[in-house]
Amino acid sequence: MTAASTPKGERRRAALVEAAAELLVEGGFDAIRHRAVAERAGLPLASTTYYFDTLEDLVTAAVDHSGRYELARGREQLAKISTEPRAMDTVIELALDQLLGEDSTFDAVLARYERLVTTGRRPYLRPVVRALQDEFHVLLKEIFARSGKPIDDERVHQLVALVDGAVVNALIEADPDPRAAAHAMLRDALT
Amino acid sequence: MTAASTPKGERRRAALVEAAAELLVEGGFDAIRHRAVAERAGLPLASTTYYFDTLEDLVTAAVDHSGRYELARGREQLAKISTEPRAMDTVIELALDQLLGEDSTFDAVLARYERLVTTGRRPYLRPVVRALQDEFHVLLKEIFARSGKPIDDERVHQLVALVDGAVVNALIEADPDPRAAAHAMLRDALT
Amino acid sequence: MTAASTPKGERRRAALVEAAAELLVEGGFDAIRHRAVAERAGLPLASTTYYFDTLEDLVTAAVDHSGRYELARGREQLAKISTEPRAMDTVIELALDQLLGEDSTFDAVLARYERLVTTGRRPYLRPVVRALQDEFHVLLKEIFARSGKPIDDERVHQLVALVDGAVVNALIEADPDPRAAAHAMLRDALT
Amino acid sequence: MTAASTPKGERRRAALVEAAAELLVEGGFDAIRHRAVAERAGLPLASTTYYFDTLEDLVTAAVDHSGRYELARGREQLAKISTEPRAMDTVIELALDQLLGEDSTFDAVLARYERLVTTGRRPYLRPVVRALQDEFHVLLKEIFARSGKPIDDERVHQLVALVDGAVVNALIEADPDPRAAAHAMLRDALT
DNA sequence: GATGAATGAGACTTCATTCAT
DNA sequence: GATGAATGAAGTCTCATTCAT
Repeated sequence: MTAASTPKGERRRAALVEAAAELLVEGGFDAIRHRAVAERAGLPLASTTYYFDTLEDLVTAAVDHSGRYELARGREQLAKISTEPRAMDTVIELALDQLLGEDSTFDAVLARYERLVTTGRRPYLRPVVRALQDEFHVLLKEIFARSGKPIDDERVHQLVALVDGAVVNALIEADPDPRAAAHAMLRDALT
Repeated sequence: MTAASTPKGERRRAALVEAAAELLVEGGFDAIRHRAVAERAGLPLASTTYYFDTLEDLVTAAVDHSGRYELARGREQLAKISTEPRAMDTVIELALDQLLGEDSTFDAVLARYERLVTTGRRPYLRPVVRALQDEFHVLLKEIFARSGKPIDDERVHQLVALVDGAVVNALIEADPDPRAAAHAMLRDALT
Repeated sequence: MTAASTPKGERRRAALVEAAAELLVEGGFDAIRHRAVAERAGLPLASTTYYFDTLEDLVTAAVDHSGRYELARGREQLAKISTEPRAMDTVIELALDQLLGEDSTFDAVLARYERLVTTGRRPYLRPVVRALQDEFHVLLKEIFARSGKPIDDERVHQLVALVDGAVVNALIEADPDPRAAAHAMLRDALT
Repeated sequence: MTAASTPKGERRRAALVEAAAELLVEGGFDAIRHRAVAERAGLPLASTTYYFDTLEDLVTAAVDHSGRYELARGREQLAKISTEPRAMDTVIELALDQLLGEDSTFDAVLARYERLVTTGRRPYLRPVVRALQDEFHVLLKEIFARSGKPIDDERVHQLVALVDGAVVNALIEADPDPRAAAHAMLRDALT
């Protein structure tokens, strides 16, 4: 039984991951440092290397954790809505809840796209991020299906691309509002 | 008279910027370090802070430089083509030459999108990146105009979003081919 | 005719000294740096080493300049007062105007004592600081003489020591008021 | 458990403080540099920041350490002397042993006064230096009491001021002998 | 199992001074 | 005479990782 498989070990490991995930959103990938994570988690510095062999392992866990958390929130939201025809603007909002998060904080949205782009430099993240992305697509498809506007996989990819493209371009605006940009883009495409 | 106003000073300054720009493409923003830039440029370490007050200044110059270089290459390419109707696949290739670069190396494409996303954490890059982005849009519009398929600004934004979205999603694939993904996405949208 | 002996040279040299003297009061000896002096004087960096071979030369000039300036102000004040018997408290105030400056800003007072103490580590300042100190003693003696309370050289030394001792001990208080401390000390000794 | 709570940690921490204190006496506050302290202590450079978060912390510890050491030596000396009437010159020597140190090396005396004056620019030293100063005053009072010449607190302050004033003025002499100057000053005041 | 202690490598930046023009 | 250009040396501090206990 390794450290991380004891109840206490699991708990501490989770605390570290959660701390790292918070730092990820707040400060980007560079903000995940051993010291910072340990302090945020209220655990000894050495526990970070004890539970995660390298910083990359910790980063990976943090990415996975935030993604899973976002997905869980997305599923909760999905569970709350009925199956019925909806006005397009409503569907779009539901879709963006899935793709950008219900609150769509700037930092949170940014973190989602940093996740994608940084994977280009950190191949070790690929499996995790790919898996997450697939699940988001499933959820998005489901939103449209439940709203009386079923779409096929190809269309899913297209709409995701539109949202992602709109968002990354919005990131550089003086007063960035990625969600609004994505909304406008989707409306144009869907009406 | 600033440090770089003499011919020699200009040359050294340019060498540093070029070195930084290379590192940017090869290793991302984190690769721009005083030491690394100086070594690559074959100049003393202190020259980096002599020509650029802070590392941010150097990063900004590097981003601007790579962007301007890409734009220049885009304009060259544009200058070489005639105005005549073209098949859609050809237009798409020309468009991607503009948006991703003629060669579309993985690193080079990646760097273009890191540029966008990192601006979310580095507001000081905003003015530079925004200006670049605007010019790319102009070039893209021109490509379509010269190919007998004129498009309005709204459509430009939409096509750019599609490309950008396709690319950032392609970045996480096992064997990433962002250009191919973008091509497919554009073809779907344009035919 | 050297640079510093031309009218323009004299002017620039003086500007540098004045700038250095200001920095001395504001930030102590460590604040006298080539860059800082040049910027404050609005002159090119290299002018600092052009007019002063080493930083020590510039520091010496700055110390001399501030001291001379303080003496000049002391003499002005002396010139304004009549010769007549005065109440002890009044005499003390006049004496402190001489020894600490009429305004007795904390920084200004501090600088006077940094000047003394730092000379222990910077022998090159000795001649300048000694000369200044002698003149202050003369002025102090004069104050007493003109107030109907003549004192001999030994007494001058004693009173100066009392003031200096009171001041350096006041420097470490939570809310330092060196002048008040010196006043109290002198009153005790003189009544 | 802080870095220095183990016996070995304590020892290394102490070695650094001692090294810093030595440098302080030899070269003044500017001589306390990470590199210099580490080398003198025979420890790696990074140990300085491991045991002391900032250089200010190390400086503070060095000041406290030298002061405490001086006090301890003063108390030792005090413990060695009997309670009996003494000639004034003897009392003065004992007093100066307390205020300037038994050996009264120029550097050591200088360091005591740099400590006072530099506190004006380094408020973070205030608590430490004030506490030290208070204890020196207590010791001084005790010396006089044990020599059959008891003095009150006010007189303590006055005598301290006289000594301090005499010393800082002696610091600028060509061939400085602060202790002799202080002795003369005290004798004048006490006889 | 868990962690305090430790450190080599390297980060950004400052600065006094030199020198060619 | 005057100064822009340049740089070696050094400064403070951070960090991922290792290891003995």
